[in-house]
Amino acid sequence: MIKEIIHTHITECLERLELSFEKEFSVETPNNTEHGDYSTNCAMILAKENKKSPKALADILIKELKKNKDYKKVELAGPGFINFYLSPAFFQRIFWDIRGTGSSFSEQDFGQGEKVLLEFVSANPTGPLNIVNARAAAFGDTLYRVMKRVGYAPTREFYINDAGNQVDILAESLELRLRELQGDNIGEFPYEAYHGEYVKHLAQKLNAAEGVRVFMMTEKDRIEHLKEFALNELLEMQKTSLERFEVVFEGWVSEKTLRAEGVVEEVLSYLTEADCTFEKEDAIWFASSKYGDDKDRVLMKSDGSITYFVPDLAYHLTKIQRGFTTLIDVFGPDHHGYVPRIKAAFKAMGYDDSMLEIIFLQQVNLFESGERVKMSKRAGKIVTMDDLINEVGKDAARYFFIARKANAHLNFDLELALKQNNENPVYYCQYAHARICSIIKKARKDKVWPKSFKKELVQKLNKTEELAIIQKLADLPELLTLIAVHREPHRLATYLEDLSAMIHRYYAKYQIVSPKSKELSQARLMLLESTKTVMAIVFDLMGISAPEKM
RNA sequence: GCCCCUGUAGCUCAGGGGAUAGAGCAGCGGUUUCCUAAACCGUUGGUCGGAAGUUCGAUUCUUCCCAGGGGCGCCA
Repeated sequence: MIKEIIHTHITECLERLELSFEKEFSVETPNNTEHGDYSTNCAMILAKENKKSPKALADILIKELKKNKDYKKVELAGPGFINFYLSPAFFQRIFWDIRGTGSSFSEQDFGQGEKVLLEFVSANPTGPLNIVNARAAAFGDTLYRVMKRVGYAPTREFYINDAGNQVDILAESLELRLRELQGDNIGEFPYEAYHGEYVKHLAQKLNAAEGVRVFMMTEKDRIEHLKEFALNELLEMQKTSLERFEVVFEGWVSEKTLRAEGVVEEVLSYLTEADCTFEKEDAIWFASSKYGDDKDRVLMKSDGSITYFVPDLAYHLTKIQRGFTTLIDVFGPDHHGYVPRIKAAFKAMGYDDSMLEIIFLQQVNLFESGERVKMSKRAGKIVTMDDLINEVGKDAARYFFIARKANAHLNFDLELALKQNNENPVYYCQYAHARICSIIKKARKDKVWPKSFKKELVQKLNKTEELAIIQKLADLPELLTLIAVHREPHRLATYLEDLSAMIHRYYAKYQIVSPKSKELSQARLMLLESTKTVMAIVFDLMGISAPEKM
């Protein structure tokens, strides 16, 4: 918000001086404090179009800028930077504005209600959710929360692949385990089947409930029955895991339902109309290579069944039909080869493929005692999302997932996530919040806490640390729009760590609740109370609890 | 072979067309009659993987190369 204010002011000055400003210039916070609170490159950027040297332009501009008393100092530096030093009064005024908005601070209309569909996790309902699913859940949910706060109209959806080949294999796996329980010799468990322990648990549950009755059905009925049972159970299991992770979806879209609604035929006919399908070797193909894919893709296999691609494409079409104008898919690292084909289909059917945006999460490696935890899906040896939540807790898990850039591999140190000291950023940040709460409690006890804070108190906030905290608080709205635009929730973690460090340092250096000066104490309490509100906002965006006490 | 991601301090990672590249941890040395020491302060540590190019200016953008990870099914 401060950058905007300065930017607007510079533009006003340029107008008054009848200078040209076609090219875009920026207002930034310099990484060196000796370069002011804010700086702009506008004199360098606009020099050419005004036929002046950067320094000459800066000189003229600075003279005009200086008329504003919000600046303590405006100076020319380096090759033509203009550095701004803001007056305490300016920060104090900003702070009072922030206080006025309370817990709705940083809510904006930036997204202008654009309908955005966020699809994430979308795991196969053939087993428990894994670590990458957990990462996707944390990432997608936090992106959702941020986008919502800055004025988009986002929706979270989970696509359930409850039809197709993998589900058949699941049913077969369950049948084998069931027969095993009933004493049949099933021989060696097939390589392709699901080896996880959870299949045995499902078999036990079904055996207890229905026993041999399952095998009195016709084979066709039995397979359907086993599928339905397994899918329901596993989906419930996944939903429970997500609930524990505090991730909620507005929509659960079933592939089976989509197929029943006939959208598959619809998609096939669209593609046929677009004249980009052909028959080869008894299969029906999509000529995706005409639209940028590196090879053509099968739509209908030679056995008459369709590939995963078709209903998934149909699902994407329903997103468009429901009025979403931005479709964001969060994928695991193993799906990037899938993108050209779905984008090709968008183009073939006459849709703008740029509305579909795919974010790839890279893999997660777990480390314990410095050793990588080896997992094998085939052998059913995986660390599940539930294991992780049990082990390190929801807060730490979400934090570590969000803190890392999406497109970077994530080394998850289980021991670090468990540590309750300054090595662990989660506790570092939560402790800063708890600390503020405890100070406030003390102030109430000591009767220093006022019924309401008077505006004049802001003038007492003039220490470097206090102004820096105010500046940090003021950064939040802009940060959130950046996160929303660039889909980079990891920046929340950096922000939170910075703010927490400022609070810990401030606490160590100054006594907040001091009997010597009630007014000064109240001014500082007011600052901390607002910081607490901002921290709570950020914690909430990350889906992490903001403890009052630790 | 082709495609995607990554390469910044001993470790885990931020940052980003500009002015002296940051944090945490680890290492070393300190801080508690006082609101939680789950904290704070000081200090050591870098040819930003390599080479060219674009630019007034590149660690940031482009290309190539090297290294690590992942993906290349009529699986999903």
